[in-house]
Amino acid sequence: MFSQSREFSSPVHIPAQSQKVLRNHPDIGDETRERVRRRMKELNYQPNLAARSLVTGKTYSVGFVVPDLMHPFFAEMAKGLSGALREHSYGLLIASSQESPDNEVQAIEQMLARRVDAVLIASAQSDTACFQRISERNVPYILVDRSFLGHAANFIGVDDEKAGFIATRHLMDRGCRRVAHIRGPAVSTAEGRLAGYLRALDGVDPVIVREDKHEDAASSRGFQAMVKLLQSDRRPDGVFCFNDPSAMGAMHAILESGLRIPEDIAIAGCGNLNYAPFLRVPLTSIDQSSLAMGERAARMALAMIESKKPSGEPESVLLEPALVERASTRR
Amino acid sequence: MFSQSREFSSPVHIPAQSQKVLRNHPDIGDETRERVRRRMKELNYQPNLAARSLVTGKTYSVGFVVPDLMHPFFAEMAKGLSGALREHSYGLLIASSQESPDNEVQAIEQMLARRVDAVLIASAQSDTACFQRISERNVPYILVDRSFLGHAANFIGVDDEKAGFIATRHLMDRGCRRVAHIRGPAVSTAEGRLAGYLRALDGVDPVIVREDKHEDAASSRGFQAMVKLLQSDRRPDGVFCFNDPSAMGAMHAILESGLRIPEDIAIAGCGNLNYAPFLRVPLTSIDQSSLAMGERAARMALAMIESKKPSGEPESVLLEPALVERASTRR
DNA sequence: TTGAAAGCGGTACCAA
DNA sequence: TTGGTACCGCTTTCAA
Repeated sequence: MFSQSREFSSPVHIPAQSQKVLRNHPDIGDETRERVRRRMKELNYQPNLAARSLVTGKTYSVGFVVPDLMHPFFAEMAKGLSGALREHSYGLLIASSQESPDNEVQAIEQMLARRVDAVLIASAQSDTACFQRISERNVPYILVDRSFLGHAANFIGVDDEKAGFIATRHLMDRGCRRVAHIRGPAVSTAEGRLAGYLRALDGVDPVIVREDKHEDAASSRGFQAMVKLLQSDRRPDGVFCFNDPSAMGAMHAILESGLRIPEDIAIAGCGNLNYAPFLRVPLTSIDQSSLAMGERAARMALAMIESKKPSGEPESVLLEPALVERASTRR
Repeated sequence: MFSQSREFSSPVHIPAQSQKVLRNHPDIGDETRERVRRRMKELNYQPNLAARSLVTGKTYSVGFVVPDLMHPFFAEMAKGLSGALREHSYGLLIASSQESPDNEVQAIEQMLARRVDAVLIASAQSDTACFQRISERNVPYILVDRSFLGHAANFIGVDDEKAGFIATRHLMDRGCRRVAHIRGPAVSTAEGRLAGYLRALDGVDPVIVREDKHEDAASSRGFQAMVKLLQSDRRPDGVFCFNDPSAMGAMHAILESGLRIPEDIAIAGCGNLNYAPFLRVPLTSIDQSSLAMGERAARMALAMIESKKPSGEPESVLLEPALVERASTRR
């Protein structure tokens, strides 16, 4: 029994007997159980998870490393994760790496030192070396959103190729004869959307622009890329932008030049920001169901933790992208 | 010395001597230090933080409970926190309560069970009972963004009264003769902005609308509130909305009714969403410097953890709101 | 069904 | 400067 004489926060000796009650162990008499329960309330007792971790080897927490928490996609995923994990009494450790590979490595190391039961990573790395370190430590990890060619790992994300295809095809269906693409940085999502764009073009001459002054926000990069497109001799009449912020920048450039959206140039983005309907021209975009991805990722992580399988076949989950049409392509 | 024969991940016996090296204890010979360092690298050794926590009583982590991670304000704060904490090798546990007081209490309990060294809370509670439980456990906590009247606690937030004052006064300076206010739910931020609005009015008849169908998003609540305002006999020519999403909804209602912004009705929001410049009419808003708030909150939390002061005078930090003028009030 | 005892991986203290 | 030892609070095992 807890010793009444001590302060709650100071060392309280709790015999094994009482501990069984905490964990609903079957070998306990009803009367004893009740007595212990009451005492727990009285003392406001809460088991020390660190001590439990030490012996079980589990921390009941998962880590989530993102390039930028401000990005609504990651924020929403985190929200989904948080909800799903809370239901299972798992904790969520988050680190925002600011798109810096160094910060990311440091964050991952910290997660490992904290012995999280699993790590989810939307990576800003250019190579896969640091994932090696995770698997060496036998910690299950899941790549999220961004994958790496030739690196077999558990992955959960959106079918970016399909997203690019759908968006581009949509522009063509709306009568665009010359669809350009403002592409993103060298990560798998941008590559996938580019590939989908090319497939949808089906042989027609592609027009691809890239603005990689990395210091700028995506929106201003989209702006600059669009300015280039407007200056070219054969102006496009439709543009698929690799994400919504770049689409916002592009729209800004178009409207500023006196052209109309979608009459002169139609625009489609990707990501379906929740503010997309309120933009200067409501933006057609590809929805990535980030909340669902968060929940899905949580389920996958929990399954990996439970199953304890050391390194079975890496699982890959691709969610279906869905087009949401708005005024920017409605013509 | 670490015993070479064992697997890294399996129990490795580490004598006290070697541990001193890890913690840069002074009582160590150079040669020994070097030898141990090398061996650490070889074994890829990482101290078990759970074990350390058990004896030190510290977890080197802080918890952050927010009503909604998707809200850019909280996302950005979290980002600021994450960066500042990473520099000090502290971990960040995040829980998104979805504005549900029950979820929030559960999240706080979990944080306490995990023995975080401090808790930051942007609370969705209507009363302060659950904070009581935190201080009973002697865990320092900081209220963030939202405070509670009559509840003395460490607090860090924006001077909401001033924000409301500045925004309203700005509308009046731009020639609005009848400034209305679309107010938010019964939390301190909304109350403060309302108070500032009233002070700026300086006796002029206030027009206050509220739409509290809680199930809807803030933007659609703003829309509904604006519809009411448009139907009234004396239509306002300026509206201060308690946050940016509600301002977006209000703008939508105005434009849909065929009126112009800002010529017929000027709009000011609060929060300065990073997408504010790209809205249908770029939105004048009050900036809350959420990133700085995150960093500031991290500093405050670390200071409280270090200082170990049990319950000195609660500290209250109020950041200055700053108006960012855009087209929605430029006339 | 109950309670005692060992040990998880660290830290802190003390004697050599 | 070094290494041995007693815990931290919990889980697990085993004998009563």
